[in-house]
Amino acid sequence: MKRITMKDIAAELEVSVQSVSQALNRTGRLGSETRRRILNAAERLNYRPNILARGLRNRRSYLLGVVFPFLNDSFFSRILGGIEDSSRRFHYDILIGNSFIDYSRRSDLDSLRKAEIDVLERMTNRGVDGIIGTPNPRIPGVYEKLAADGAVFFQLMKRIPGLDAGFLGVDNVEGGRTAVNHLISLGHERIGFLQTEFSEYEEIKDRGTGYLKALIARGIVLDTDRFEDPGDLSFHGAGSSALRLVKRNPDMTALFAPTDMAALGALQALTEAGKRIPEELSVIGYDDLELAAYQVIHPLTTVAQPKEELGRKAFELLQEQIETGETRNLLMPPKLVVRRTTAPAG
Amino acid sequence: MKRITMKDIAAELEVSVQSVSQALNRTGRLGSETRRRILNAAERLNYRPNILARGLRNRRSYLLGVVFPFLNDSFFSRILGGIEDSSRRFHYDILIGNSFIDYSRRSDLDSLRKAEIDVLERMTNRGVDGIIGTPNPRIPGVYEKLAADGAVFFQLMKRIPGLDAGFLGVDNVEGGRTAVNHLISLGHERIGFLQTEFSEYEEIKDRGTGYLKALIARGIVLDTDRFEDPGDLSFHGAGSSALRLVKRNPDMTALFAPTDMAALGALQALTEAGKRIPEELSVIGYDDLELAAYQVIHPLTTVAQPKEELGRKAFELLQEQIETGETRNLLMPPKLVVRRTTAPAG
DNA sequence: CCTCTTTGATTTAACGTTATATCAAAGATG
DNA sequence: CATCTTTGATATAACGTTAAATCAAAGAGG
Repeated sequence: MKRITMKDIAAELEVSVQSVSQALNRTGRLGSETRRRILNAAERLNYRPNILARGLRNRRSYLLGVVFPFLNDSFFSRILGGIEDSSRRFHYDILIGNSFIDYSRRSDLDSLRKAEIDVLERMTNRGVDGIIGTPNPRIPGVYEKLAADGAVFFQLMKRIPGLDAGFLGVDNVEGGRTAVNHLISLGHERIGFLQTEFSEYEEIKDRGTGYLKALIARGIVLDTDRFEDPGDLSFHGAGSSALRLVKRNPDMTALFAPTDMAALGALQALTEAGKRIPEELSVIGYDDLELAAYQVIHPLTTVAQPKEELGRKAFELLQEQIETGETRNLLMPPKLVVRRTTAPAG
Repeated sequence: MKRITMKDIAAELEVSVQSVSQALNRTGRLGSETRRRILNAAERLNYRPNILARGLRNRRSYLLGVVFPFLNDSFFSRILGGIEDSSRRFHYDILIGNSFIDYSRRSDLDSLRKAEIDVLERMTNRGVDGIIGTPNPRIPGVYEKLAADGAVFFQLMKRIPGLDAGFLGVDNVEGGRTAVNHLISLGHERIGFLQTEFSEYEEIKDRGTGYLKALIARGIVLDTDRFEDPGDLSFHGAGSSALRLVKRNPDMTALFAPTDMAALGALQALTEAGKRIPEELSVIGYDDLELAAYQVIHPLTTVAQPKEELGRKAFELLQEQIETGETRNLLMPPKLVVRRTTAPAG
């Protein structure tokens, strides 16, 4: 069954195609009677505009690209939900792609770069008005050429140093500080931190900085080197780290794990080692994954990043950037979620 | 910076636009020397095809629509990842949308229908070649008109009765049977089931059917009415249900919760009520959410649905449908994942 | 009654591609 | 050498839409 075009409506009513266009878009000057007839016919024939054709003519696609390292990730998918939520209201559609960023430093950068460029090219070839993405800082020189392809780029969560593009992220230093301040306010002073061993995890480093700043601000004197353990922050890696820390610092009363996954790993390992939580040791995580809320024995105290909100905001900012050409950087405040893994120090 | 078009290349080399098209697409007959020059120039000038224009001309967009109830859901986002994975290989791009299906029967059907129609129309207006979606069976008459809009529709996970469209789902009866057979093979006979109170959760009903069939097949005589508790299957609802069941059936040794969320709720409530798991009561869930694997105290035994695989397969089937016009229905087998909440009956 | 403006509509051209038809020149055939 | 075929390229038209220009008729102003 063939789709109805403006031409069909025009033929039906014996008017020009242009009149149909004007009636439908309320542009130009058209007699109200003619307009009415055209709108009626459009309704009756079930006319649908061809956005491809419109985009071709107008050089404005009302299409948005969204590029994330992974799509099958609860964190990014919630952000995506937020973006969709906003963009729909403004009649933007979303083209998605994932860039397979692999932070585990395993895979060779060249193929990653190729994958990333490929996603972006496919999007610009479709004439997207703009792209929201989480770039891989280890692969420079990819996003620089986007502007040349006619698309506006907006960075979400991660940022390429020196790239002239908007950015939206979460203040990780502030987040680290928030977590540790919570522990301090419960009376803890000897607080451990699960550090990352990989330098490219800037977020983790920042949370560590927040940890240090919180301690200093409260005048707590601590051999922080002794209270940090650089590991890989995977579920199992964090478990080992936590055990090492406890062994090395028997007087430690609280632990800040900079990701929920690490926190869960630590909880697992510590519980199995006989530690009672939170009575003997308080643990705080970071991210507020769904995981955290439903932990049966230990609903996890954590710091939340406003995922949907991030998505919505990112869209707003991108839109603004499309409209005005001005780029803005913004940091949103993280939020503490107190659950059941933290308690006053005995 | 303006994008380079075929026209620009043609002007640069003083050949016709058509020759450029032929060189780039290897169609027609073009001298190898001319072709070489054109390809060179295209490379040098950084030419990128305009897919909008190509789609307009060819009436084939190589665009796919994906419509899920929610995007910010780990389950659907993993499926989406699978679809993206496949489609990329075939140079399809993906347009996403969410239909806000609210199974909680709260929101009025009319606005839901409007939202769902809106998503679909936006996609067909973009000329998508096909749409993969999880339709809302409570809103009939929405997808029927898709064909009239020139798009092929493929149903994933849920299906509209009587709709002439392909379908891919998971065999929930088989899944229920698998779960209960696992319990039976551990020696359990008095097995409880958390039933849903809402008739539109067909998946849950089916898992319940599998539960009954497994019992019958093994010749187990049980007052199943007494061992079922219809609740709302939310985390807290499932907790209450589980407690009621245990109270009503003190001799119950195992429980089948037809969703992981329900299983976690049950675990929480039961543990707090002093039940030792799995020593006193085995619990099995369904879905294999990330949640399940990392449950600190109780890594959850569960039945897994192959999410990425579902996405990939759905794409294959849709593509086939686009090519041949034939629709196919398929059920994929679920898979048992044994973790630590099930043990031999004492 | 003649010009000037306004109103309502149409014509033209263009967005970037590509299928089809056409055309000129070179090569093959008898 | 006249005709036929092949090769290499171009011209035309179309996909569906819309901005800009044009045009005809009606109404206003002197």
